[in-house]
Amino acid sequence: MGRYEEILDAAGRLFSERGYHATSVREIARQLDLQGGSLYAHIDSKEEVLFQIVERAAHRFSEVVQNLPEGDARVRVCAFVRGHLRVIVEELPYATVFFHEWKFLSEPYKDRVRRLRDAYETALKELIEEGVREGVFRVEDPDLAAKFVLGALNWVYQWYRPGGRLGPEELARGFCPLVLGALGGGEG
Amino acid sequence: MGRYEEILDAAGRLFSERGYHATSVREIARQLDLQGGSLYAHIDSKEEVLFQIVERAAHRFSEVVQNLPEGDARVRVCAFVRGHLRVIVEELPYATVFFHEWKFLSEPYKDRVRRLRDAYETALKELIEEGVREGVFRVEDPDLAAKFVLGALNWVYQWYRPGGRLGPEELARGFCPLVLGALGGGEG
Amino acid sequence: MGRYEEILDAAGRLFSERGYHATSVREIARQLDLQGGSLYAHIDSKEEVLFQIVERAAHRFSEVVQNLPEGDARVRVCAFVRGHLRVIVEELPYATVFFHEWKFLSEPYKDRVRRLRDAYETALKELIEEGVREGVFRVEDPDLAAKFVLGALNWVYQWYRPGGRLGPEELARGFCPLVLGALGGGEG
Amino acid sequence: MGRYEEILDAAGRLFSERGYHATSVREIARQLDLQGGSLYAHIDSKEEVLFQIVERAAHRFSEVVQNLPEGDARVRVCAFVRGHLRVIVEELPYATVFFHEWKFLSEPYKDRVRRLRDAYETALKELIEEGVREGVFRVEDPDLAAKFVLGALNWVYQWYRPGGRLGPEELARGFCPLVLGALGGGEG
DNA sequence: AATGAATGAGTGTTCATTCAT
DNA sequence: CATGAATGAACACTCATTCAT
Repeated sequence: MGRYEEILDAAGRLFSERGYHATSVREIARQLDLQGGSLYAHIDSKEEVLFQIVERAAHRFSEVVQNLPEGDARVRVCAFVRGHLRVIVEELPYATVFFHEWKFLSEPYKDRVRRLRDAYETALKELIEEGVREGVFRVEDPDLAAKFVLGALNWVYQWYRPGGRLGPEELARGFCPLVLGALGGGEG
Repeated sequence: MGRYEEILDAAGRLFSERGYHATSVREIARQLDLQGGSLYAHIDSKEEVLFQIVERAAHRFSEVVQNLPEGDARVRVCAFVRGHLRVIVEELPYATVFFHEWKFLSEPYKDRVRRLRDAYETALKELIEEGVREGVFRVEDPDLAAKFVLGALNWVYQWYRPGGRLGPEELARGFCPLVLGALGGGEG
Repeated sequence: MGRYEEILDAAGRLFSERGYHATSVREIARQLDLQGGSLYAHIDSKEEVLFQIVERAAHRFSEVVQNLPEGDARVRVCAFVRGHLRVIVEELPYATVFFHEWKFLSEPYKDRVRRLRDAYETALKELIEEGVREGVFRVEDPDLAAKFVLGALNWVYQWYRPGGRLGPEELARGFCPLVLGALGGGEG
Repeated sequence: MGRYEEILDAAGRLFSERGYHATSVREIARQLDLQGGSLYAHIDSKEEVLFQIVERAAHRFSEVVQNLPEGDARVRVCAFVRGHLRVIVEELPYATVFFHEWKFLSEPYKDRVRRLRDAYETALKELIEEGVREGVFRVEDPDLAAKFVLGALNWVYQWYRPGGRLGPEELARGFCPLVLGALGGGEG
């Protein structure tokens, strides 16, 4: 792992624990046994670090939606749930920063992130609409349903801690039927 | 509305938009046409303001769970959903701060908030367990289901804006079947 | 005791314990169960309070030198020692402020205090010179001797606490021979 | 002289002239042509600066008592007087701060200083007791006598200014007989 | 007399960032 | 690459003082 990635990782951990504004550049540096100013040989600004973390998390999430298997909508939604949760669990700090701190990006960046998020939500909504067309889901408002499901999944970063009661696999196995049930595709 | 409530409201709006650490005391004061230091005739510290906001939001949420109607678990869960969403929608800034910024409270306060949150989640879990015992819900892991539902509901603060496509009533009407479906009590 | 004297007393106690600059007007007010601003119905400024305290202490000291008994220089010096120590002991807070905080007065006041101190020291020096002329003291540099004696006496405020090992009377009885010895008039 | 010592010196001068609380960090910085915040690259807090000054003064004084010559108690007391006065005169700002401002240290530090002062006073008291045992001093209350002598010496910081009527050597020559006289060891 | 709210300047301290070495 | 010193703006908070009530 290069120096740059080390910086992103240290910053990701700190941003996720204390928030972007409550984390000083010096603290990030100290994690790498550097002086505060020394980071600037590697980065241009604190905001760049935030943006890179958010971007990388966004990229991991977008892979989920790009690699869904063929199959009926129930299979595809479950794969989405599993993939989405895997990103959250495997990249807990990055995902936390992605959900919490993207607002602090300034405008050229913030809008870019907003569009990525919207596209992701839209992909889920379309997945749900497919299921409705296929007759396996019964959903009145697919947009609302997509927000509902994403909320349920995203909230996981609030309480999931590695080494807890549920491993990542059990988590996905537990969530899949809940999601399918919500979409009216529970059994049939 | 007394001066103190005005302060909490202005602070709540700013904290919810920019976050606690990115909001300066001077900015809160400016909203009330005051000098920065003048706030301290009314408050003891910035943290006190955060705590009061969080506490009041917590209180609003706890009322929801205390005023559930009699009836079968489906009715009660739907009332919970409706009540919970109403607090989020009516107190959007306070609720946002409650979800996002409580972590920045220092220890005597933070723990108190944590316990309120846990109690609230437990109440929902027990509601779900009731439904399972009554035979109206089919849920494998009530704890996980409670976290799932709460996540789906709480996430609303991320996208809900007054004057948007859905009013608070439609929001609740849309969410209720999604929640019941997730809990396996969709149509029985 | 009028309100004004209550204020001086409370301020004297606080100034002597924490120093002038470390004592806020609000703290003085709180001792009298008042709000900070309410003091200004009685005083013009914080500095006025300091000046009054210093002035009153100076007045008490100047009485000592004005009321010396007739007699030989040894008797008069001992009366000076006794009187000076009595002021320190009886007015410990005022005396402490007089020694410590007069420097913080601004110029019209500060110079006035300086002159009072100088006059007081000069009086002691002349007392010593009398004794030399009378042949009861043997002192090379009466000015230095006066400073020596005053220092020894004044320092008492640093360690004297009411209720300690020595009462005010024993203190004077202990100091008198030390002073006379220093002036070469110990036993004759 | 390193930057840190420059800071202590500038602070020592200002603290001694205006007092600790009336000296702002910005003023100390200005003496070194720095911005206020820049000091914090060198120090942790304003209080640390005060503590270092007090500690260094205390160290200089303690050397006096450790380096007394052999000889009878009169010789030793005079060496003490000479050494003590030399520290005051040579380190006038530090000594002034040591006498005046140590009270503003907060508790872990303050107690440490208190103990150093007490130990120093005890050393002088024991010196006086030696002299009594040797028969060269006649003193009723050695503890009081030690306080008397220390007060007389310490007070020098109140009026001594370099370039005044008396140089440091004459000062010591003038004080020695006064001290010996006070202790009843004047001539014999 | 006293209050309570307000001011405007100031406090010690932290911050992201720069730069000569 | 990294340091250590520096900047200048900002921070939360305190202060002596004012003033309408």
